Amino acid sequence: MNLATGGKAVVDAAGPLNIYTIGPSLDEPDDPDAWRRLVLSDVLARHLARSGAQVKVAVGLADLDDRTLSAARAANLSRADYVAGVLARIKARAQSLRLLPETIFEPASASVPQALDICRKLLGKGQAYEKLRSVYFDVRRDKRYGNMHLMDMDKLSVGKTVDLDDYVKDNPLDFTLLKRASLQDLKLGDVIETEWGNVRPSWFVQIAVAGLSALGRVDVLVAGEDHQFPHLENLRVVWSAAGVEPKAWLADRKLAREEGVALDLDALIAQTGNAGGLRLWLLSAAYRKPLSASQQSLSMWARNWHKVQETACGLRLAQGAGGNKGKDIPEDVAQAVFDLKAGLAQALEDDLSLHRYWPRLFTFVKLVNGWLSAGNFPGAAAALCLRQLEAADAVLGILDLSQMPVPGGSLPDAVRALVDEREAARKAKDFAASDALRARLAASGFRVEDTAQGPRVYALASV
RNA sequence: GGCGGCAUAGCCAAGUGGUAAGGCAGAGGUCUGCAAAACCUCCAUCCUCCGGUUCAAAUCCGGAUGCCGCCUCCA
Repeated sequence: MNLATGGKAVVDAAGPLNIYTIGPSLDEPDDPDAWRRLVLSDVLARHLARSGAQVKVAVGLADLDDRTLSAARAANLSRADYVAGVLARIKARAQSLRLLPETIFEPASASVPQALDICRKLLGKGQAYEKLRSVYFDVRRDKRYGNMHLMDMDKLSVGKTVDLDDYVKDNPLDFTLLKRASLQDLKLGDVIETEWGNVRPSWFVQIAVAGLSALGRVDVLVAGEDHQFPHLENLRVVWSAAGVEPKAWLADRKLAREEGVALDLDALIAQTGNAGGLRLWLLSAAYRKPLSASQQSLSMWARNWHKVQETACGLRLAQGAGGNKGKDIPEDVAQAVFDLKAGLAQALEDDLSLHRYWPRLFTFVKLVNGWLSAGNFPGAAAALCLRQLEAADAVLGILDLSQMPVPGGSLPDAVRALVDEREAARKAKDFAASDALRARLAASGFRVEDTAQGPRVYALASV
């Protein structure tokens, strides 16, 4: 696993492990860059949990910052009402994107007293100072500040583009802990009364404290490219005051946007087909490289998703169907299953490099499709392949298990009768009748596809 | 202007010294009532450009060009 401090971090999966991700800004809850990050940390959490760790995952949401306030005001809502709405929306989205249900979404407003405590502590230690009713962190009081290899502090040209006279900070690198409230904040009641006056906690304090409040301790932080500096340094410093030192810091890259491609999440889901397709696409490239959001790239991953899903469907039917005499697994099947399993483990363990797993998956899919279409695939072998695919999916969460074909034996009698009738019509080359029966099946909520191994029946997604 | 990152086929993308994975698109074939798939074959003498190191470089070094991020709001 890569560490933002330059090297690799080895995370011990033996004990409890807390993963914290910086969530979307509340004025832009559908930000696809944020969701790429959330899906990545979800996969990390699933993987570590399967490796035996006791994993807790939380997503930090800054709901007291200027962006949230101005979004609420633009929507003509109180801050609390606006936040409640957005939070509900984010949670619904998380569910539809199959984030682990135990993922905690932690708004900063839930832990204001802790935020103030940390500020008092920093002031008490002399690491922070008050000026004109705002509280700032003094970066010169932290020897390690700037050591994260994110930015060479000596080369930072401080004040190059800033008129230093506009700052009340002692040093331009110092960052705000508590910001004095504006008159408008005061009027709308979006302030916190403290010994320093009416203030609001800064983004850094909000995110830092939300993490502590949700998890108690942060072991792995998943951030975005544009959080790298100074956000990560600032979080580190605040956490350090609370005695918390994350072991690993990850930062993923943003989407590579293309002219004319809509990047709101719903449009992306439509283009990648469904939630599983979106997850697959979000995970398709190395997280430390930009993810191409071009039309071609999206449709490519939609097709790739479909291919994997189809293979899972084929296996589902083949595992029960005929040819299951003998428990012998052909050697090439055992090898393919082993390769798939090893490929995933290797990819996950080496810096979550799933981009190196996809070729293995496609190889597996192609092999399986070959066996499947040859028609003499032993049921036990199909079952083994399917089990491995499902094991992989427990980490990846890309397959749509609700869209699996229904084995003939499990269909309602009436539906099965229609399917049989349609097969008879097809045999008799009465295609008009066959198409009519397909329409009747659709009306009963089923979709039929013909394959060399007989008709494949799916339950249509319930609307 | 400063700092950092990236540059591989029409597109996406692996590959950090030993002679270019994989996918999408495309071409041809098999299968096919329709629909949807699937299977087989082909598709980069070359990795942005220029110079250097080496027996050997897409991979290392120097330079050029282009793109992205940060250094400015949020903070």
